[in-house]
Amino acid sequence: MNIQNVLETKVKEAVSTLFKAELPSVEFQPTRKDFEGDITIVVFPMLRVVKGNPVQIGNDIGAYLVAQVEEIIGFNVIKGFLNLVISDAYYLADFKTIDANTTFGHVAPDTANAVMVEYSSPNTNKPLHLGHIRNNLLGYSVAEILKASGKKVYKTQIINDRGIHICKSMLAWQKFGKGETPEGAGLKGDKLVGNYYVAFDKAYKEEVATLIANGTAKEVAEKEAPILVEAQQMLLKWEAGDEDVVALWKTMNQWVYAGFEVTYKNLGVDFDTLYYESDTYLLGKDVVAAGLEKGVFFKKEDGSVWIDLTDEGLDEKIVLRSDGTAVYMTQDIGTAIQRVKDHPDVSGMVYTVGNEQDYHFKVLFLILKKLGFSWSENLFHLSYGMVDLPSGKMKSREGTVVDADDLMQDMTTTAGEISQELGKLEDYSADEKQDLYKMIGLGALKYYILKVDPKKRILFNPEESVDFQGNTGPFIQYTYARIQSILRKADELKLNGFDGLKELHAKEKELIKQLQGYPETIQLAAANYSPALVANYTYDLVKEFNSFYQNVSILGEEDAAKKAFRVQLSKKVSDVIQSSFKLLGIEVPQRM
RNA sequence: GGUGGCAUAGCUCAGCUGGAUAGAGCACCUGCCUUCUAAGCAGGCGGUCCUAGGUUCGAAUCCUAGUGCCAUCACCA
Repeated sequence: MNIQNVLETKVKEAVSTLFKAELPSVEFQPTRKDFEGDITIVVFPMLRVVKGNPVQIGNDIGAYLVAQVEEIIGFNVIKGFLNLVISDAYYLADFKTIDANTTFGHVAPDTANAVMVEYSSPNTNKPLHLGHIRNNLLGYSVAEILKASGKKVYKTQIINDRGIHICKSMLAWQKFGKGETPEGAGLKGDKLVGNYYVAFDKAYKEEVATLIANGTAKEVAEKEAPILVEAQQMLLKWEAGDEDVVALWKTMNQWVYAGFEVTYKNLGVDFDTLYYESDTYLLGKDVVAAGLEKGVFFKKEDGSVWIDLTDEGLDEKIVLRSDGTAVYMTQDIGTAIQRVKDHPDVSGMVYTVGNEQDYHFKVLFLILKKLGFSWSENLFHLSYGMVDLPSGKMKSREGTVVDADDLMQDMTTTAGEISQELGKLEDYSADEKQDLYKMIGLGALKYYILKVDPKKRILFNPEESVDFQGNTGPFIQYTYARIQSILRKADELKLNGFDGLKELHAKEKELIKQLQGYPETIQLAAANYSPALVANYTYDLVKEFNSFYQNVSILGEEDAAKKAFRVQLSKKVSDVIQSSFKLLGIEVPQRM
């Protein structure tokens, strides 16, 4: 029983009885802290159907509600705002309901309709960096939030394991590598391969410079540099299935996968199903052929195939080259269809890809819609802003990237330094400490990134370390740890229940109100694909708890029922912290 | 140039379908550890919500125009 639903009915009833008017809807908002009351009804919108003085109308409705609704025990009207005071009994009863619900906030999954969430999808020619971290955290968290909101979810990624960029790393390794291996070099496989990608670029630039110095035009030099031509030939060999090239490709990709595996594990993300571009890059051509017959696409004189999207305010877009080879769009069409074939219960997909590809996905979704797939109605591009450095964009080839592994390590180290300064964990073993530092460091990093609206660009300054105080992951983890400390002590006290409790402290009431908002927050976050809403909700909850904690004695309370209630309230708060942080992929510690 | 996104305190960000005096954190300044963990709490300072119009009883929020930053508009990925 939701009090707001009851009130909505009763307010409409009041307006009907008192003013003989039909109210289409009632506008609620939480009462501001400066005024007395718990829920506020805005009177202004009613003036459309009820003529009169808003204050008088508010007073009449308030009196009606107090008389008719047991939970309403008082009211006041300020300007056009009707502030209702709700009884402690209601909040206590509602807390009991919430407390008894072990999956509070979560909705059981609708197994008939699944949604596939794609994220990460890296190229296999270089290590993951901070940009990938944002992508991974967002995709993972949105997947978890969708699950909690009642969706069946498949997490997936498409590994971009083929193409010219991969051949560049391979060729550079062949030329300069002298048989170097990750084991031999003591390097993570992705790092090693990334080094050769950089080496290729260096050699390429040198060749271009030499050509230009010898009188070749810049455009020509950039196209004809021997090492680039060689890489292109290697790609052709790969496509033709050349044994040596394919063997090298497999070897180097394995190195990269092993490296990624470590990074993903440290980041705490996972996938249910994987796609490889090398398997899917030929998909889509037959769909284009079929779409051509249906008239969705048209063919130009040179044989290339296009779609005309000018009616939608977009341009014409190519889907097949004149030589019959696929472009990225073709692959994406084919891959989407393949995914539904592989997972017939999928009725929607989420693509976690940076906002530089907004146009691409707009077109892709339109094409799939025009091709008539039912699930094309439920495609969403989880578009996010770039992570930039004070110096500008991160560029792998120029080495101006913040490496994912390094960053996680730095965060862990910083967490360790702060923790040691505070010196609260002297009895922890070295391993326990290390696990905790990692938990806190990653908590700081993940929260820092996820609390920001995905649409917004993030400016990351490596010089200024991510905060550990205020609106941060560690602050929330700390609150959780504090509650665990109380619960450990409370265990020994053998507390009884709090059935006899009649009254609430103002801070307790605020906490219950905050808890009540959790289910709605999950739904809202799912509808908006926004972990930031979960992060901000958790912060508000924790802030409220800390105020309670520092103003009200819990274990020191004499009244047994009050004490038991406060312990239980604290426990539920910590449960929700743990639950919401899980949606963000952040762990919570027993102590810190 | 066309299209899309963003613009709120010195800095980093909240602000739900339009509602009361626009909120947090960091930084700066005051208090609070013989009491459940001070990574905390209580308080202070700090705002032309990019600009100009419009809609409305009411606009940071919606509409229009403009400014700034970013992205995108390839038989590239």
